[in-house]
Amino acid sequence: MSDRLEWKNLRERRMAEPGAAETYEATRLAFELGQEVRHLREGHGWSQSQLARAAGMTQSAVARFEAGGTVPTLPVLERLARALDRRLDVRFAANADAA
Amino acid sequence: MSDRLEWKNLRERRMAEPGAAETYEATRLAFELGQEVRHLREGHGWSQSQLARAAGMTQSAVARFEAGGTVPTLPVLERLARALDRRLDVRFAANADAA
DNA sequence: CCACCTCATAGCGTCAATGCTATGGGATGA
DNA sequence: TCATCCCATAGCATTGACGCTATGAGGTGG
Repeated sequence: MSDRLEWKNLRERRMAEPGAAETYEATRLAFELGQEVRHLREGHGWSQSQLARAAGMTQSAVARFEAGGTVPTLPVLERLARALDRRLDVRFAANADAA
Repeated sequence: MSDRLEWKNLRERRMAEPGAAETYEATRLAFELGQEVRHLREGHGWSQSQLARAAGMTQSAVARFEAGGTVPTLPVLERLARALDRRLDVRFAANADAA
């Protein structure tokens, strides 16, 4: 169980890469979005397959995304938002000290 | 001037494609983000080259993005946000009737 | 024990975004 | 007129996200 190419490992490796604060942030953002979608999906009482169908993708794609296996693209986020009856909101917020 | 592969044409073509409401939305979102970045950049009094350097990319990439030539990825948005001293904010907002 | 559902992953082909270099045109100033 | 700066595009290679199929492990119910 050393170098299995699991998504989680991929993610952790990516976040551990040096000098790439943006990549780190993007990966973290992807992870958080994945969790949010999972919560929303469970809130609807849907299985990954059902959400997949509603969003025009496959169950494996949903699983990959929820696990934070890849950094999603805007079109995908848009489709998921629609399927979950949400509105995708992307913007450059003022940097109030920020974390 | 019929089939030149300009970004603007690409974008319009993409937005005109049938049956792809999500793609349409994503393309529109990309366009709006591009404009926002342009405003922020001008607010800083920076040239595309300066912003490019600050965000770790090239002037051509900035121009392409500002023109809405492509649907940007989260890592790129993240880098631009940092360079412009902003915080990238992505989330699934409640669909209050929405447009 | 078997059938079935849910979720996690692997593997692979395709496509599009990104990164880069190089132009070209429009201003502007020496 | 020439040197410069800014922005728009082209063209090309690389890379990573996505889509799909298939499999495997864990539950659950008959």
